[in-house]
Amino acid sequence: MYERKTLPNLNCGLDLIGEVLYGKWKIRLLWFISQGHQRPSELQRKIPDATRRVLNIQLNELEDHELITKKIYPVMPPKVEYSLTDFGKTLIPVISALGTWGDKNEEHLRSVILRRLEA
Amino acid sequence: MYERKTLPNLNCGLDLIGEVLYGKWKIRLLWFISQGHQRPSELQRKIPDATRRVLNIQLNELEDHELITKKIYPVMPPKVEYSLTDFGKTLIPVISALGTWGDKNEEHLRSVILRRLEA
DNA sequence: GCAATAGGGGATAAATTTATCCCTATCTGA
DNA sequence: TCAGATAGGGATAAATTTATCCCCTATTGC
Repeated sequence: MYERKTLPNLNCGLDLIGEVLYGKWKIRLLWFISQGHQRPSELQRKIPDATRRVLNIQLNELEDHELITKKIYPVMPPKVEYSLTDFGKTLIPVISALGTWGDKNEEHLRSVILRRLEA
Repeated sequence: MYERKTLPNLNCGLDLIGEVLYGKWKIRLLWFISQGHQRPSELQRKIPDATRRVLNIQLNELEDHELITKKIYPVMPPKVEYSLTDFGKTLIPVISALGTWGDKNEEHLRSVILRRLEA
């Protein structure tokens, strides 16, 4: 595994939340889990642009940060279900606010983002 | 400048907001600007862990994404002031929600983050 | 003249994050 | 028996982001 060479900043609330939410797919993972998509293969289908590998890594981090828990059913073929912890649940309204803002401003955002990419 | 080799996902609101907020210091920049710290050197003092270079780059991105505007006063020594656009202002409550959640859960967050770092 | 302040950016190195590729295991259905 | 579903991870490459270093403008104060 990759080992950090520099310590993260943990000064304020923004640093702290950043530390657990940074990661390309983490917010979406939390969101889809909150929507009832609990199994890894379901999440993978919901987020087809991510590779399975990265989803696993980010799920592990979310688990380490106690935002989700993992239940492994000892059956074959394997069955695993992720759920939000109570702590993780408190984050959903915040994520929802992010998504709502993005949706509300979709057109404008799309245009400024694309303009910058093409420039 | 670095040129992207892959296109970002712009499917949903979460993708869109992510595209304009990702960047180690962007949220803090928006926050401090909203608090009245408008000049580059002030922002640098508020965020001493970032190098001046990165702050400039991220400020430019925020400007391209129309979240902030830049006023250059033609005086010497130079004077520059950043302000939130009306669009940028709509983001402040969302950022505030992030910070509040982080502050409220500070102890728990600090402990799980540090635990993972040391493991 | 030199240092400090103010603001900015090119070139490059280092750090970090994502993606790719490949391998493990077992069961079901064609 | 081979394909596909299910879940997971090591090793490594590629992409991306941050950091470092150095250079520029011009003014004020020592």
